[in-house]
Amino acid sequence: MEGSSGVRKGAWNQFEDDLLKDCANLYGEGKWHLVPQRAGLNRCRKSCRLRWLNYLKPNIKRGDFSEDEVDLMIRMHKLLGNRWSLIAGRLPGRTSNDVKNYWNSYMRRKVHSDKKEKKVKKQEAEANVKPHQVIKPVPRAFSKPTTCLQEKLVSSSIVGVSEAVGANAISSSESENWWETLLEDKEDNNTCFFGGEDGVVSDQNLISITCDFLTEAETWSDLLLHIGD
DNA sequence: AAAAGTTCCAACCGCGGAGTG
DNA sequence: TCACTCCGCGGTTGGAACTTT
Repeated sequence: MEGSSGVRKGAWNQFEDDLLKDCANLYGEGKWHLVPQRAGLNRCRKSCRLRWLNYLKPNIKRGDFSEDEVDLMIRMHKLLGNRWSLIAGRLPGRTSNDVKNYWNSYMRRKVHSDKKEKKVKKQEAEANVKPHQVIKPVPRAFSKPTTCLQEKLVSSSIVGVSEAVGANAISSSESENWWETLLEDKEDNNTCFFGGEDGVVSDQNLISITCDFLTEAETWSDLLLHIGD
């Protein structure tokens, strides 16, 4: 297991690990070009550094990623892209290699499951196709008339018509209006949309809002594009 | 039980940036 | 300014472990 330059390659054994640990304890981290000589290892400096950072370094967390860690990783990846070292920096005990490996297998799983899902949907769609099905356009109607419309409708005989059309439109369960949800948010959180309890937008709120937007945007540049729209 | 396929993870490789003479 | 060295990063690979057929 030796490369053309005479240095050992491949998997590390316990003896090599011990030598590297001793060296790191004695001289500290860094000066990697000196490490093979100091530790008495027949390995290149890069290999030593990698072994230390990804495996031997104290406080390295092993085992599965928690839900919180995965959630944070996804958010950070949306923000930063494949900046594994930066993402790992936000996940205590995790190395960039761990994060990268996890992400790659996570994405592979995701792509795989997406393909499966699409295939199933396609099959379902094909099974549901009926020959010569004619789809007629349906007139759209307000699920709930606006205040000004309501006034007009109440004072005229159009009410009956609107009810008839309404029955053909969105069901009552779907007719929840966005502003109603907005007010519910206010009640639930005891905060005003965009603002704090007093309705004033603090820096803290702004950061929180920005982060929420960024989870929807792919990258910072996407956010800028949205702003520009 | 065994072959084939898949997943996971440690390690390698090449590139670019920072520092230095 | 240029050339060189060192370091750190991200992409890729190899093979062990595990799962499926």
